[in-house]
Amino acid sequence: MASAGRRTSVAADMTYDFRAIEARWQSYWDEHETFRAELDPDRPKYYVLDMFPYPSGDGLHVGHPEGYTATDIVARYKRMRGFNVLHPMGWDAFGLPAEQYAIKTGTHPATRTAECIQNFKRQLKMLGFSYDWAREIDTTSPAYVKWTQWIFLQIWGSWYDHTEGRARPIAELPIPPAVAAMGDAEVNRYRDEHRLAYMHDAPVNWCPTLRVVLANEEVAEHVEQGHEVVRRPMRQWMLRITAYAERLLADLDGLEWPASVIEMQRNWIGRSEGAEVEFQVVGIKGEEGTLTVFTTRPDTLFGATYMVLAPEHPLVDQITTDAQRSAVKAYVERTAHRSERERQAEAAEGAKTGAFTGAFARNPVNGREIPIWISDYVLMGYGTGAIMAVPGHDTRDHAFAKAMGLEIVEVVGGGTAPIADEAFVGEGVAVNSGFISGLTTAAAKERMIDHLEREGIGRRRVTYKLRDWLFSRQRYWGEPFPLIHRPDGEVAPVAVDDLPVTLPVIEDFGPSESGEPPLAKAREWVELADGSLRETNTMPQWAGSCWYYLRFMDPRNDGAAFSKEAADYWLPVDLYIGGAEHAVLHLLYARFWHKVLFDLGHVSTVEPFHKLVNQGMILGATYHPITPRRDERGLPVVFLPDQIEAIGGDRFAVKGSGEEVKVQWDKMSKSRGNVINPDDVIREYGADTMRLYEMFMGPLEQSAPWQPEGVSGCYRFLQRVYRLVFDERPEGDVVRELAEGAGSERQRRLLHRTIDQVGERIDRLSFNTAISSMMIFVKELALLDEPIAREVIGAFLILLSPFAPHLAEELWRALGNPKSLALEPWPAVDPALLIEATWTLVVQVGGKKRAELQVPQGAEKDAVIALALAAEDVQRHVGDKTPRRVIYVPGKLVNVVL
RNA sequence: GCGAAGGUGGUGGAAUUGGUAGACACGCUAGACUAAGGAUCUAGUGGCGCGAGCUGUGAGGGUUCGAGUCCCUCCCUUCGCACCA
Repeated sequence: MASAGRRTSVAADMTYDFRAIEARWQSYWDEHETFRAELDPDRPKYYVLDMFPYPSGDGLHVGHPEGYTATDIVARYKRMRGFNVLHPMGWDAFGLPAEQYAIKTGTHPATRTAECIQNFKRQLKMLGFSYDWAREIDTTSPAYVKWTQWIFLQIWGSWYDHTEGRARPIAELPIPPAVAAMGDAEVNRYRDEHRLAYMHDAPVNWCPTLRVVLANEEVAEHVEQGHEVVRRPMRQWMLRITAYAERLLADLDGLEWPASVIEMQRNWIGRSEGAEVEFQVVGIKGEEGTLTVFTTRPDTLFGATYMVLAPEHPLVDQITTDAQRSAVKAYVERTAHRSERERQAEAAEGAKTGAFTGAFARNPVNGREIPIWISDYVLMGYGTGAIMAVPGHDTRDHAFAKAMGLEIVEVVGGGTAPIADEAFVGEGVAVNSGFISGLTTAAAKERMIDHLEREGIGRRRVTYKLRDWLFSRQRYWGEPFPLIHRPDGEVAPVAVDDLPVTLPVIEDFGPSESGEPPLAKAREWVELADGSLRETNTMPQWAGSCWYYLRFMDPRNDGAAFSKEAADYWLPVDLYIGGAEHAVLHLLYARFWHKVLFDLGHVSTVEPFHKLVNQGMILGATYHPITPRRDERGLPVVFLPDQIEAIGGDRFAVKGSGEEVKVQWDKMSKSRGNVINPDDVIREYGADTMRLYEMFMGPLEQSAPWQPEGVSGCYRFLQRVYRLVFDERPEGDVVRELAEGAGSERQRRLLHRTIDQVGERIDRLSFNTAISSMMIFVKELALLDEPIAREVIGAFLILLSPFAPHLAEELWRALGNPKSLALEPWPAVDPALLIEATWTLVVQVGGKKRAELQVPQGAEKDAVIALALAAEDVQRHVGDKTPRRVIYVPGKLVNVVL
């Protein structure tokens, strides 16, 4: 008991028995399958989805339920609005923690995962979310893995037809006659090279600590955690996401997503427009000596005074002169051995290193011979791995030219500083540039590209930062690839009827140092009777989350991943809520898979998630001495909330010593010790209070601190609601006498205003202000001091029920309703009741508010102005002066300008 | 450096389109009920001023009868990207 011995809680003297009430309604919903969703073409659908959790060993923290409560409110609201709501939950259960746990303890990851799922599910159930639990899925279950593998085979079985702009079955790939003539093996090879899933032998990001290959997207996160990541050549499975770069970018336009996420995806895809230009290496004739570069500034071609190749560029070896060979070799090796971290640190400083190859190339527009260098500031993975360097108009080239003493030429006029001191990267007018001199940057680009294309030495080109997705992992706890390597080297798919390929039972889950996956050790599993070998890599954790929203539509289908009928009905996801940490990876990968499935005719929307919202973080408190100090072990002194008491305002002191400390709000994390456990909150206040508080804290998208006093405020509100219906007596609570019928006009006006506001605010996901409306309702209802009408309180309970469903159900039943209110219709607003008999007129004199008057509805402009001018508070400021002007805003104000 | 979001009382936050700044809640103050209150209820609560009033939404300027909201300049915070040619 976390709170033993403490009596800080308002709920200590529990006035309504939330424990019994919440347990009762949770089992009622279970037994009656209240939230069961069935496909029904006659009703409008609404698909509201949470980012499903990884069931970690730590269980839920209060951050999880924030998004889940928001979606639950929307789900419950939409049901009452007549929508057929799909609101599912499941488990993204493959992943490193269970595997690390297995390596440490020997417990099979499946066992551990099952335990964690059970705990998560228990916690979610306690919060009363209206999930259709019959649709629960677990990405690690064979029934799910089967279809993850099936989708992989769809991708593997496709190629991208750039002419038609879509993926097509590999069987439809045109085979060039020259390839066909070379026989079946060559045809197969040709096909394999064009598949959307292909094997690639290239340097990959290898993490020696974890013994795993990482996707480019994952490197930063691991480096941040202090893991070393090195480049190392390995044969890996790649997914051809780059084929979709343009569509992934263009289709962002139709989405209702946060600007920041759209922007991050745009940056990640990184489209740039420019041109390819061919340079000829002096002394090497023909294609062999052609260096192609990509530039976004073809207008600066006359200013290209040298070239730079990435150290890994294939031509480096060929063009290096004997005199420079040792220097070049040394630099190439140095680059290969440096970690990503060292390289990035150097980049941040702007320091430039490199080596001269001894070779020269000819600038195709002015014929000048320019030196060819190598440097790691040119990346093999972007563009062509080679650049033309224009030090006058590129900061990096400028720094390199300065460091190496290379020539700097001005070819764009308009800079302020001398070109020798600073590169001018802005737009201007071309100078010293032959046939484009005098043209503005935009025009010069066009003219240059025309020229290059006419001469056949370059072309217009669009490049993307996005790289293909490294899809294989040397891990045990993931989906095995459903592929077989034949003795002749051919790769074959596992037949659909033989899916899923399940994981073998093994003892040692650890990957080897060499990077060989743990599955390779299961010889009996790997080796097939005909001498074929199974693929031993597994898929990354993203695989399961790439399509779980599709499986939810038809989760028990044995014959397909999902039916076409279900997909046509439920897609797209109307509202998707989750953390901002998935802004790029998960959302980009899922969109990619969705588009492949679209191309192959399995889904009929181009995008999976229509509206996306990122919930903010809930921050936890730690307390620090006013002047920081360290304890005897050298660690900073930190106090946790239960060691602290408030001493007025926002000041805090340590209990016992009385030392004043300051509060600090951070993302909750186990290591900081500032985590709030939902179990404790629910035990003390109940799930309804917890849900209400999390929504009342502030806008959903915004981060906010967890303040225990705020929780009790919400609890007090629910108590007041309880007392609207129940009279608390020592011998037991009894239902109050309620007025029959629709209620007094005052009550109905109050109610309808509240109905109007709450509905509109839920639509806007402005839950904190919706709750505020309900608080005002309860307060004003009490002030009316008249018996409350049954219909009024009943309608209010419906408004309350998305937020505090247990209490709403309980009170609904107490009013004599036999059935759950979950499927009651949302009350209709009577517009007539929203119009008051009078409205409040604000009178300003010279823009300052001077009076407030009640004006009858429908009063004429002149009458209102006369009334305003006659008011005493107005007269005092106007006096005998004649107003120069009177502004009249109907229904709002009168402003008298003197 | 580039990009995005944001800066409103002691605190979390309200204020759809320019029209009462600070709703609602916490905290605080006073009172009621009480054996008691850390329960409950009532009232008050941006700052300055006895008051009429003045002042106030990161800073400065502008547009307007009127600006938290629009425009310009700047400062700060958070997040993302960062040798991408």
